[in-house]
Amino acid sequence: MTIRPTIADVAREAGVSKGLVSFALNDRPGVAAETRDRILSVANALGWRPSVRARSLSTDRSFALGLVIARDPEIISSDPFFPAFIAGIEGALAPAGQALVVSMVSNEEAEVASYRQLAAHDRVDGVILTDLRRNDPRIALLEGLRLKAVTLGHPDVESSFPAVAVDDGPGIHSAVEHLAALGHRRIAHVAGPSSMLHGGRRSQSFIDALRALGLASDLVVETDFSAAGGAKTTAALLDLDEPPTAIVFANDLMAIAGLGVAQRRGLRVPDDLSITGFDGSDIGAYLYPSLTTVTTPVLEWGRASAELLLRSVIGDDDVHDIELPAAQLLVRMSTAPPRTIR
Amino acid sequence: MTIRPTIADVAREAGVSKGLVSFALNDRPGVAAETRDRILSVANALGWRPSVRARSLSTDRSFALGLVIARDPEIISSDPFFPAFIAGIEGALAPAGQALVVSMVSNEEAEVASYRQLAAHDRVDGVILTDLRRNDPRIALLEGLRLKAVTLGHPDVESSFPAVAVDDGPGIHSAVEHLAALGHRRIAHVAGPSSMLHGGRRSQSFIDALRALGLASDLVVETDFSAAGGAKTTAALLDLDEPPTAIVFANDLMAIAGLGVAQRRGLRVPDDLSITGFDGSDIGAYLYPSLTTVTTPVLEWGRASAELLLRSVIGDDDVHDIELPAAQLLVRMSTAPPRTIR
DNA sequence: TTGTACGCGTTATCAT
DNA sequence: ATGATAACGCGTACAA
Repeated sequence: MTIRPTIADVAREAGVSKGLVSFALNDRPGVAAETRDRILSVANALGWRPSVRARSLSTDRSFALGLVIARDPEIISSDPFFPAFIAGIEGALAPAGQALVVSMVSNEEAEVASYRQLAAHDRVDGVILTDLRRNDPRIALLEGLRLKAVTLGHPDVESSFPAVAVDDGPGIHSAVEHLAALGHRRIAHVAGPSSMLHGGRRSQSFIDALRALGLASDLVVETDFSAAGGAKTTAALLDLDEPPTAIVFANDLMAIAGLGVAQRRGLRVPDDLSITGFDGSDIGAYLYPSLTTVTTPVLEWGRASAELLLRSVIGDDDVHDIELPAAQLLVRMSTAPPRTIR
Repeated sequence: MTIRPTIADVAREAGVSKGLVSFALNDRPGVAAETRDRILSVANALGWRPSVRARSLSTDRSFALGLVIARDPEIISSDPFFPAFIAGIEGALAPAGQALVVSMVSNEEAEVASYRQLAAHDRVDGVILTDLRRNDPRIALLEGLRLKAVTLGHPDVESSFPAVAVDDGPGIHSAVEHLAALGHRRIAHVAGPSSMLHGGRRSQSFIDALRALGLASDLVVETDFSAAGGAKTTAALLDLDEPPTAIVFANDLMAIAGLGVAQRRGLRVPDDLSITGFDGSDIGAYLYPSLTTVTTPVLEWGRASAELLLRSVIGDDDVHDIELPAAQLLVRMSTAPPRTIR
């Protein structure tokens, strides 16, 4: 039963004052080199570690970052983004001695309550804002709460927070060009909600890409990123008098559900229908046919976000937006020339 | 710019001492009812909230629980368990004003380091121990670290921690009986690692179920719960001189990969091969064919674990093991009579 | 370099 | 029984 040594123990043992110990341990000037060494060796010998709690109280910092995940309970288990993203965050936090506080909620009301709670309880120094929405109220909320933050992507409202962005555009463009090169002319898009910035951005990229190729872009259907939504929307597209020969889905989950719908109808993918996803989930590689998709550097996104937020928290001047490598097309087996030109 | 009121402000305003305010706010005896009311109304009027940081320092509690997730980077994104489990935990923690600290690591070394870090930094009062292993060293580690804990399932070593268990057995039994009732006689099992308790338990249940039916149980192959492992193992089974007509997978991820392998070989599921999974992931419902699987009450598991751990942390006497409703078979479309008897 | 006040609740000790 | 006082936990900051 060894009681944990405090800074006072170190001071006594080294024959100096508490304050000087603090200076020595934080590498601050004003300590004679010799004294500093003595203090450090005593601290080491005693096995002294700073108390995060005491430091929190006196420095008004939590040494932790927060992540509030708002997801429909139905999607939450199948979303490949957050586990990888959290792993990325961890890569930046653990070496820095910081912790990650995670909150998972299922609706916007609970989401706001969660941010308020994190702030009221001083749980975190800053939060990572994901799934940016149009006119996102959370930005003003967080500013009001005096939390630091970084946003994943650039918000469409005035924001005092730095952004870490990955451009979806090139990936969607590549997907469309890939399909067009295979001979597809009637290409549909199953989009995420336009109320979400990345949902809207992906469908805009889709439309731009089609226009650039001189193709019609009337087959854009919006739904909610869920498997159920993807299935329903795919069914509706296939019910059209002139159904598409290829569908670009805004995420893998909807693409997988769409694949199931097509197969259930006896269509062969990719022969009768080509399909592309978005996310680059591993599971897509094991489906039959394996899913052509667009990959994003999720792990790196998490790491970079956490690092930037950490710098922002300590008041680093060098805090500015970061642009990560863009999303990239990963061609697998769910795309092929349309039946008509085979 | 309103500065947050402290307990001293309340005391001054109410004309009493700091200590008495604390007693009143914590519902402790020794405060006149009248005085108590006055103090509470002043606190209320001032909008006073206790500082978690100060409380942490003086009570030696963190008011937070920890969850260390150790997963191969490749599986991490496709595992449906943790997002739902965390959502369940959240359901118990948020109302109690507690936070959840999550750490995600990719190997055992980092896992141990993570627990040590949580303890050394006093980040959490207790942790939820998932994925119990044979002779799990983490139990002794946590006891040594003086962290409270609950285990998911019953460990095979001496443990001072309460357990929250879900019996996998009935689900596996039902799956086997379901397949046998359909006419299958040659049923294989793609198991998780036997070094993991639930991996071993599921395969033992599988063997027991087959024996009870008087069927041979020689087709048990162990792999690692990953899609890659599931695919490889399925391929090996299908390569046998006398391949199985049905495969019971120990989780959905492997089942989905196995489904892909079968289909890639031109086998039709369920006509040529029946497949069952384990987890009850939503995505399984959208595949073609939809996946017959075994569901576990994951959300409830998270909630119950967090509640129990919280009680353990505050020293509640009423802390004992909890048995949740057992896993249940969910029949969908990936199982059918074998071709031989159609 | 040192001494000491400070941050903010909790709790043990004392006085009435 | 009711309330006040002061020590405590542990670093940090600032005057001396």
